[in-house]
Amino acid sequence: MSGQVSYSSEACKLPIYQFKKELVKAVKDNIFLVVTGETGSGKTTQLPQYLYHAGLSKGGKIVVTQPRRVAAITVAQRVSQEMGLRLGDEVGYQVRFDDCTSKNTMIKYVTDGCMLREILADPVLTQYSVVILDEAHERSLNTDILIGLLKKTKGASHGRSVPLKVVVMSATLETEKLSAFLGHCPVFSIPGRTFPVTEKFLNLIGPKDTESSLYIKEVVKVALDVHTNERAGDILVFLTGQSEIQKACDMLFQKAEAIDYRYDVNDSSVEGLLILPLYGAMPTDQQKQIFQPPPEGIRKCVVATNIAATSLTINGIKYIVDSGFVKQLNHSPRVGMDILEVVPISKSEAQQRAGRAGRTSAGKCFRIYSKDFWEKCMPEYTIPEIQRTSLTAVILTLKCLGVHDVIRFPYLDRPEERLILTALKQLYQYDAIDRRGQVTSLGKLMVEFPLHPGLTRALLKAAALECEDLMLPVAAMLSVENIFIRPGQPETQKEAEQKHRQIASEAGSCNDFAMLLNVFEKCKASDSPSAWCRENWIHWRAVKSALSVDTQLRVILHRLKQQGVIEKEKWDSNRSEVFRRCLCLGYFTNVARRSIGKSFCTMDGHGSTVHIHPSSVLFGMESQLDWVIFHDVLATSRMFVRTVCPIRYDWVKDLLPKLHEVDVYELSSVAREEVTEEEVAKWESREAAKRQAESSEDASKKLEKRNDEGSITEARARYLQRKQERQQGKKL
DNA sequence: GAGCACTGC
Repeated sequence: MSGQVSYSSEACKLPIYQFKKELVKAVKDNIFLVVTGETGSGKTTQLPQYLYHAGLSKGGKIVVTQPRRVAAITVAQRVSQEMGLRLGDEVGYQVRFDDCTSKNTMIKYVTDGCMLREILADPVLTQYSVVILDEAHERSLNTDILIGLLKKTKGASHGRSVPLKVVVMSATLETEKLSAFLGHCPVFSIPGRTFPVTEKFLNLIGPKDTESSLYIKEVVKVALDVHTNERAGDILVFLTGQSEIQKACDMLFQKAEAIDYRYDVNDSSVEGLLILPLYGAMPTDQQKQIFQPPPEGIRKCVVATNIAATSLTINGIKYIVDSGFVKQLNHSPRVGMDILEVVPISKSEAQQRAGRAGRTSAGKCFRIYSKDFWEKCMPEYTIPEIQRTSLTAVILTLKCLGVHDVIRFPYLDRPEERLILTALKQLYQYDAIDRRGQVTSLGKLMVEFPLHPGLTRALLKAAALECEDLMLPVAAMLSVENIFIRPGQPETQKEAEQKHRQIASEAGSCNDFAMLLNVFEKCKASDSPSAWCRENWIHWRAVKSALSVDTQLRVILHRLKQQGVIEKEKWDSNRSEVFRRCLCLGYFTNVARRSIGKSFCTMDGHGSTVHIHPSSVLFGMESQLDWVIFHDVLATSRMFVRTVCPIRYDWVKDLLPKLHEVDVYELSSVAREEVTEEEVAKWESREAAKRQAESSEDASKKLEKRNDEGSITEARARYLQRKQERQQGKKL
């Protein structure tokens, strides 16, 4: 069969082509195989074709996973085109909201998240013969879990006629480790086809210079230096976020002016230099401009976040200016929360950034930091996601896949036990697992939803109480990117704030969750949702994806309802109160109580001090509040909680003891299946004692009246009035 | 009275 297949001349020129026979043989001979090759080797597009033509798809499809949706889609497009086939026929892709496959599909590109969902539905992966995990070096949470799961099944699951073949593809980094992990399987290396990149340390930043204003200044200087001194070729500058990028772009204009460049507002260019910001939250039409080649004789300078490191490839980049920093979400065990912070990048990440200059020709990478900074501040590798994020959802997935002992699961890099225990504790608190660590019937329902387990918990309760129409949009809005536009200009900023306040005041009740619901509903009901968003300073793209998520959640919920697994309940209170009480079930781990002044104290055992973020509709009303729940935390000048809702102590009173009744030691034995009846009895008596202590506490009584709905609305009205008066006072 | 990197189901 393979003899008759012809490949295009372009495909034959790819470095991988000369290894075709050996690669096919290696896959045939082994259950596990590691394939390494730099960008441009052709491994992602060619290997699946080789296997297909060699008849390996006879026993089932060949599936290739990608960490990103765009990658899955564009690669599938390219491969179907190369093979002269219609996309969705023999070659297809599947990502969330978009399944472009058919019965004929033999080569399927999917996101790693989709693959995990498929394993959940069919753990033996009956319809596949080969699974290829691509971009394994990126160490995405889902890919890491997939590697562990596939190692565990070892290809030889029952219910399969032939064992499943597993190929793990990675850049040259850490392939020994991958091979060792997969039972010292063979490693197949394919040379890449990239160009050399000269790397220079400019010594402008030392180990102590972590002020953002410092490194912004330096990258700007370097970018202008490159522009004046280096030959033609575009520049890519790496910074950490939107505001830094805006500052740097402004400075580029100003500096350019100072050294006698022409500054043209209309085309955002100084003489010969086109300055383009690039970050994820930017409108898509503005992003498109980035990919167009600059006009003749003009040099492009893209100032970007890490989005340009993997997600987007810009052609023509010859120079990199690397700040050495990145914004990263890290879990802080000390406060028990996730914190978004600016940290030095790893050495491997720096190499990745440099590599962006060598895609089309030889390039140069200018690192503003010193060799000292490199040695002292930058770790060898980026800590994989699995070791620094909440594992709650992942652990539930594993448990549902029958991986009971989640501590001894074969992790490529084992997360700290503490992180796993925190996840178990949360799942226990959500009633997703029982004391023995077994998945409950509720947990089995929860795993169906593509949401954080806490939010799912709230949603399922809302469904039982028949007020899911309130919770579904909120869950959807909370699981998409930022909804509210915050313009840089002070004038427009005020206007945006005004619009947002207006929407908040029209919401049924005064909290940030209700405001999200109101945005969703107002937007959906308007004649032109996109125009409505523009007028109200709302990201239409985000609301649009929330609409899709809402639909997806409705479909899942509908299915579960038809199965009759959601038991109806009735609470004796109004809809708004039912809604907030449902939220409590999902967020009682995020409860805070007001302490001194405007500060709040978290009740999760860490007792951290937090403040309400100024973007919250409850900001400025702290004195009227006592107990609140919140969606997330932002650690900047202070620890801020965002998306906040006032609650009554009554609603969480019975839930709070659950936060303390399981200690780490106990859960670790739960996790290890070593729990005895005796231990269970011990917990129960201790729990009873704690409950008693809790109920004797009388602090709650006087608080309840204050947090009632009407009083908050009134208080808010008073606050806004005072504020308006103050502003008018200033003007006079 | 602050200002949110990037993915994914």
